[in-house]
Amino acid sequence: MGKVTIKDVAREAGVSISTVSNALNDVDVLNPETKSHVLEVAKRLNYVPNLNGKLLKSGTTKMLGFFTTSVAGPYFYTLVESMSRECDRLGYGLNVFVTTDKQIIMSNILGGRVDGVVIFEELRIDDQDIAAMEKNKVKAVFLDRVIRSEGMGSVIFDSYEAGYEATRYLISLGHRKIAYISGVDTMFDSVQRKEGYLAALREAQFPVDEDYILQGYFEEEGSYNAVKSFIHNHPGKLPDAFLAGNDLSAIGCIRALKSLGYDVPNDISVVGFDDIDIAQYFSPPLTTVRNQIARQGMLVVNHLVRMIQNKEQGKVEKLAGELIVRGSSHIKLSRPS
Amino acid sequence: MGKVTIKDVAREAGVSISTVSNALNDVDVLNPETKSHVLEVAKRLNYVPNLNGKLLKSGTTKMLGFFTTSVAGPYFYTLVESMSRECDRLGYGLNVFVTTDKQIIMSNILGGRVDGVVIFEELRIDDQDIAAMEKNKVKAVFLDRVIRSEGMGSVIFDSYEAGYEATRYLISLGHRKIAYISGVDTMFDSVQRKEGYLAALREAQFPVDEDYILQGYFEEEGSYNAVKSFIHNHPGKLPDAFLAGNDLSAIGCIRALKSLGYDVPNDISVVGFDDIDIAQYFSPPLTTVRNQIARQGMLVVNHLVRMIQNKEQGKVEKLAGELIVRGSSHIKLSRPS
DNA sequence: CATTGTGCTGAAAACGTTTTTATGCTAATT
DNA sequence: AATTAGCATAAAAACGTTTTCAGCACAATG
Repeated sequence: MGKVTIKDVAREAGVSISTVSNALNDVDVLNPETKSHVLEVAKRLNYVPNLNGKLLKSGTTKMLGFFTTSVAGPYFYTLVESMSRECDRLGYGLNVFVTTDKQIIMSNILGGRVDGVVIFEELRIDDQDIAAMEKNKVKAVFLDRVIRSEGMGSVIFDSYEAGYEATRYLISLGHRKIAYISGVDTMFDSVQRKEGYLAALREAQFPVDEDYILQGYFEEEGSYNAVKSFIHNHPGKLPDAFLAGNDLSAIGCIRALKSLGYDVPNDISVVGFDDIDIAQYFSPPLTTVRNQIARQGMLVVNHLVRMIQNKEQGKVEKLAGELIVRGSSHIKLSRPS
Repeated sequence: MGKVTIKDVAREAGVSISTVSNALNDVDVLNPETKSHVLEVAKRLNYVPNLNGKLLKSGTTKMLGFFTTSVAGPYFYTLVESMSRECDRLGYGLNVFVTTDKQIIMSNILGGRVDGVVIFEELRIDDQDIAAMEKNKVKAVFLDRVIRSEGMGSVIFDSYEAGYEATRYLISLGHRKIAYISGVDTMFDSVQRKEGYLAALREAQFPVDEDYILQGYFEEEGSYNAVKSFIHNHPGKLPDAFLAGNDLSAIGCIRALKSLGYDVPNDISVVGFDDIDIAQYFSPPLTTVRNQIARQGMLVVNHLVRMIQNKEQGKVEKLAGELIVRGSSHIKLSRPS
């Protein structure tokens, strides 16, 4: 009553195991009668090939791995959803590993359990790991991180451009004192958005005041606290607008402003990034730069599969954001004095 | 420059492959010097064991599989997040398969790539599949679906109880004409909620009017349309309250009511299920029955691992919901006539 | 009639591990 | 001195497949 193997099928059908294998894998060399007989027996015995044996021999898994620290939140699920859809379309399975354990990550990446991997940048895979991956000829595509290696590709959201455009938009509304609520400084996205913001300020020849750069850690709570304490500690430096590192930060920011009696957008404009699904339900609905997450997921899988199948080289693909104007931003009114 | 195998390490270190294996797996039988020498060589060669070979032999993977049709939305990501956290804690990896391809599903479940599986009920695994799983002694836990088989367990949200409690709550507010917006009739949850609703009505000795049961398909759009056309087609049968099959349906319902000029909750109360994160941000904030998703994820993994490690039998674990009262429900006021 | 080709099937090797068993050596026991 | 015990290592079997190659029967060719 243990697992039924190819041997059992062979014995039961009165043929050799190679014949069974050929029948199951549609190798066109068998007598049709033999083949159908074998298939019939296999079905009757409820035979399912053991994948480990299969893979060990063939070396290919038709599986892609996605390694990430988390799947929580709209960004991730949209990404995973679109990646798996594209995988399905291309005849691959998607395998999501949610872990921070470096050991597990590397042994799965290098251990030959998947044909290629997608790696989310926050997993800080270091140069040594990358060297090991190169040595083993692992096909990899990084999300939001640029790797200079021919075996590896990247698909990144152009956060610099997004930060730049969002800031220019706020300037076009007449705002001058624009504060930035930063995310996590070790993350590529966060840094790039800030750089874009700074570039737009410089271009408009506005002074850059370091005080106007707050730390919100990409979280609602962090942003809420940062805004409150900033306004408390810097009376007379009230900004015209806040550019928040992501939508959650924007929500935290708006809540803080409301709690202090300010009106968004009439007193102060707030703009976020990502366009998570809460954005449109929030009150006021959020103006934000949409990150085309689904498209990113599709591209990343597509690129990886091309690398695997056509031996294509890895390259860097950039994705532009899209400004979605909603209710949280408003043209600057001169205050009734 | 191909992959480096245990043989390469053995040759390089001048020992046999069994010695290498023993050194790597901490089998306490080797001369410490030999062991450290082997480890040193392995490290130098960047050796990583091939998982397929390893699994083929040992038969255990320390991996759990989660099979689902989708990971989109707050329900799923909360679930996956909590499952992977619990897996980490117990020394397992979690492997998420997002697919609807029955072939892929069954070959992965039965193919020995994971030690146990969690199956989301919407994948309609039929009796034949289950028989095959039983035959192969697959350890499985189903989410929101009850399987009567000793090898398999279930962790379910007690939707019947939730439907019952929510309805009683609405009755306690003074509502009499309570409509139900049904989900998908093939889903266990959906049916159970409706049964609970009906039971509460019967208990209160209210007449059950089939007209009051709409089809919203668990979607915002579906619910929106259902409510609009119901009110249009049944003048004079305006309900006091709507019990929606899930929060998205509740949101669709409220939008429909608003668009027709009704006020929620003053004219009509609306209650949903799940407490997705949008619920508290919506206006009005949703009264809903919270599904303790994170706890469900934890329990399901825990149960599965106990089944694997302690040969425990599968059983059915029920999780109670929790009524969260917010702004979308209100005590019934007699209309000014 | 002897050779060559063809169509089908079986035997055996291979994939990379772990695990069981065998071997050679030294030290301890009789 | 001969057996035994114990230790460290090597050899070989096993896991479940796929794939390569050999073999056999029979038909086709010269």
